[in-house]
Formats: sequence, structure tokens, C-alpha cells
Amino acid sequence: MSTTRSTRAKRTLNRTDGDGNTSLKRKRSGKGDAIKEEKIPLQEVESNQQTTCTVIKKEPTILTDQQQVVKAQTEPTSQSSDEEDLHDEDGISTYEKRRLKNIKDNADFFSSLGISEMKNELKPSTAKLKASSRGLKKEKAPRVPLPRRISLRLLRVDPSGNSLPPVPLLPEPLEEHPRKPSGPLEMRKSLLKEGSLEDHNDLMAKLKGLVQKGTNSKEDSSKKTTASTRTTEQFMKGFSKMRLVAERVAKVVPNRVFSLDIHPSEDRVLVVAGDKWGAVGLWDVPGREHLTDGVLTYTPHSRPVNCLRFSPWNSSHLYSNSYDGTLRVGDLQKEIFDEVYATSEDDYNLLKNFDFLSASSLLVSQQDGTVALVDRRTKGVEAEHEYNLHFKSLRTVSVHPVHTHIFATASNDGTVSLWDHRKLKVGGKKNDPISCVQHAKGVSSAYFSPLTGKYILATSMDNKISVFDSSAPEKSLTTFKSFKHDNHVGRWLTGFRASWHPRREDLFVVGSMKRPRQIEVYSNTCEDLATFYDPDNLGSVCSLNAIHPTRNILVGANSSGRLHVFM
DNA sequence: ATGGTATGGATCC
DNA sequence: TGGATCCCCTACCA
Repeated sequence: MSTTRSTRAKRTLNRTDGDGNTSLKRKRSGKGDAIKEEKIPLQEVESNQQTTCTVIKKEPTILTDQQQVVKAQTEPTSQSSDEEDLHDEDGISTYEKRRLKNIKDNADFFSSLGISEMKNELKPSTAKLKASSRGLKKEKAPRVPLPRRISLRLLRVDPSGNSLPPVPLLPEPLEEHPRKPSGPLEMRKSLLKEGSLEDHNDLMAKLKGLVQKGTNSKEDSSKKTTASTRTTEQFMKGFSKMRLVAERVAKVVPNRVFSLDIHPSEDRVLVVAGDKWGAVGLWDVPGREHLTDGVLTYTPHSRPVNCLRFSPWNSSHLYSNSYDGTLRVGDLQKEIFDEVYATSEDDYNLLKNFDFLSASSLLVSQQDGTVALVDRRTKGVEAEHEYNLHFKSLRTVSVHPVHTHIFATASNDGTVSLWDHRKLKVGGKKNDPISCVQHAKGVSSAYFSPLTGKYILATSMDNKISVFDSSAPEKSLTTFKSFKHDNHVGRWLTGFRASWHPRREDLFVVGSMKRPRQIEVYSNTCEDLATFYDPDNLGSVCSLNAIHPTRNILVGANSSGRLHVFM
């Protein structure tokens, strides 16, 4: 418990002192634009410095006049070209003469101002100030501390001398974002806005109909083929026609989006987003008839919801995991957020991402470099196993779509690694990957291509997006294609995670820093296929994006909780 | 209109 | 090893 408290204290401290510098710096340098303006004259300054430097190089130290004369005599060729040969009979260059004259003129000017006299007037005479220190030393009187006076308040005595009840113990500092109570949470009770209960009931009624129509099977092969038999060109012909309109932009969660998904239903467009402070927002995107705004926000978590996905086996199950250390499943039929997995509350192991292993089990990547195997069928919220994989924090975990015993991890240590979970040791022992590729900086995400797992798509902080060839997972991973992409989003935005079309292996989508703000679509060979932008309706960076599995729908999420639906 | 503000992660020491 | 410091440089909102 004491550890918990100290960690909490640290956390609070971190948060409050944060980056005190930032505000200071900002005050000094003004807005972002102002910094850019400053950068241009900086180059001029540099070049100026260079010219002054050449002069300084010749005379690195301040010399007395005499020394300078000597120096000038011994180094006759050290001056700049046009003054090289201009020496008089006494060996002093005209340049040097002019310089000495300037020094003298300046000195004359300052003395004419009478500054030194004024300085002397202001200064008390040193003779008066400094008494002789010779002879007897003054004996220092020992310092007698005054008796400490304690207020009546601290003595817990009232003015008439009656004793007061003792001070109640200080309440433990409240954690700013405590974990939600464990166990199932009713959706209606975790609504962000009270009073939206009717809207909640309406939406749930609609969604029940939606799920019964049967889009809840992973093996829905008919749809899979309609989406994936078309060539890239054929597909892009329709896909690139998508547009954004004002009605399809909405704030779905109050803060920065950390996770995003889109429901596979073909009848209704339902997008979901998880945010920084544990909110999960559902948005029933209006079709041609736009009635209400259709946004409902719940708070099943208390810290960033870094991964949020509808189960491929049951689309009414919305899984979410969070930095608060819990993984929940929102059941849209039972209207609860059930707790599936929770780390020990003492060690604050942040849950980063998860992927589905089977209808009931998942792999969860964690901050401490471990991957947890979680099964819903077992009682309790503990993991079945924990595999120790990396020294540094993990980001994403991705299960091979065909060989489900193989999974890939992306880590802060710059690696994308393949693992065989049948061969992993449990209980803290360090494991070795089947194979691994190293990036220069941390890797934000690495996902298997959704149908065959032949490729791994990775986004990394060394400004690259890579497609690795993982068609022979028992052999080493090789780079299939890779290209430069500005992945530096800065401090306030969620990092990019390029993501596949959920039913195609020939294209993926990624956010962009480019202006106008845009969402980019690339082929698996890293060729630019399309760019979606709309200056009227999209004015911010969409860090996360998702594509509908069977319809031409693209949703982009920005860092203030807004979703933009192109369709 | 515009400046205040939020506050993650890598790296340094 | 972990606290301090630096760095990235947006979007919203009062």
C-alpha cells in the first residue's frame, strides 16, 4: 500500500510540475508562428557570426597596445586581403591604426561624459567603509534562541484555555484519476453526461437491431471476397470518391483520441473512440437524414484508452484497454462494461494494446515489456500467463491472422519482433524472439496484414513507415518496402499508427502533418494512392484512422476528440 | 483575436 | 536508475 501511495505521489508531482519550462519558453518565444519567423533571421545571425569569427580568429585574446604592435609586426599577412599590404614605415597596418584610434576615441568620449567621476561620487569612500581588522577580534555573542511560541490553534486550545478536539488526520491526497471500481459497470451509470439516459436507451435499441442482423461472425467470407477480389485500381476508383461534410464531423470524446474503431455493420455507421481520460464515445453517424447528433460518451476507464476494438467474433462486444491497468468489454446488449483483466493496482502496469487470439482470449501488450494472455472464460481478472519479452515498454501486439500462435510486437526499444507463443516461457524468464528487425527509434505500431499475415506494417519514430515481409515467419523478417514519412507529431498529439484496410492487404491509411490537414492512403508497396482533405471541415491532424471493412468509409480522429467521417 | 494551456516520451546525468 | 531537463511544436478555448 505504501508503494501505491508513493507512486501516486510521484505521479501527481510529475503532472503538476510537468514541464514548467514550456510556459516560460512560450512566454519568451511567443506562438509557434513567431518561432518560425525567428528561425529565418537566425541564419543571418549565423552568417554574421561567421564574419565576426574570422576577425576574432586573428586576435583571440585582448592584447595591450604594445603587444598588439608586436603581434602586428610578427604576423604581417594576417589581415584581410584589401588591407594586407597597407603598412607604414613603423610596421603598423592602417587597419590596426584605425582600430587603436577608435579605442582611444571611445575612451575620450566616455571620459567627457564624466561617468567615472560620478561612479566615485556614488561609491562610499573605501577608507570609511573598511575598518581595520587588526588587533582584537570582536567576540561573537552566542546566539540565544528565543523560546518557541506555539499558537493556541496549534496547541488545540481555545482562547479561554479549554482544550479542543485533536486535529483530524489529513485526508490522503486524492488521486486525480482513480481506477473505476472493479467488476461490471453499467453503461447507463457511466454516462459522461447525466440526463442523456434517454439518448442512451434510444441508441441501445438501435444497436440491438443492428447486431441481430448478423454481422457478428469473423468467418463472413462472402463479404470478405466482395471487398478483396477487386484490384487496387478498381477499389480505389470508388474509395477515392469519398467526401467529408460538416454533419459528419463531431466531438465524440472530450479529450485527445487514443484509440478508434468502426463497427462492421453495413446498415448503420457506428464509430467509437477512446480518449485520454478514460472516456469511450459511440457515435451513430447520421446518414442522409440527420436527426440528433447521435453521440454518447461513457467513462469505463480513468486514464488513456489506448486500444478499442469490436470483437471480430461478436460485434456487440467492444473491448477496450487503458493505462489505468484494466481491460473491459462493453457489451452493447447487456449494456455493461465488464471487467476482463486488471493488473495489480500497486504496480501501475499500463496496458498499451491488445489483439484477439480467439473468441474468448486476447494478448495484451504492457508497459513493462510483457505480454499477458487473458481469457474471458476463466474466473477473476488475472492473466493466464505473462511473457517477458522486452526490456523497454511495448506498444502494439498483433496476432498472425492465419498462424495464430505467432504474434508480432512493436516496442520502444526500436524492434519489431515475432514470437511463437507456444514456445514462450512464463514466470519472468526472458524470451527470445523468432526474429526481429531493428529501427533507429521506437516503433509505435506493427500490424500483420489482415488476411494472410504476409506483411507487417510498422510506424516508427525514426520517420519511417515500413512494410516487412513476414511470409515465412520461421525465417527472419525482411523489409519489403519502406519510405520516409514525417511521424513527429510533437507533444500534444497522439502518435501516428498506420493501419491496414481491415479486409485488404494492398493498402493502408495513415495520418499526416501536411497542410492542408489530410489523411493519406498508401499501397502495400508504399505508393501514394490517395489523399483525403477538406479545408472546410478538417482543420486538424488526424492521428488515428480506421476504414470500414466492407463499405467505403474512412474515419479520422484528431487530438481533441473529434471524429471526421469520409464516405 | 490571440495567448494560455494541456502534459508524453526520450535522453541526459 | 530515476529525477531533471529538453524536445516535439497542435488545437481549443477563454
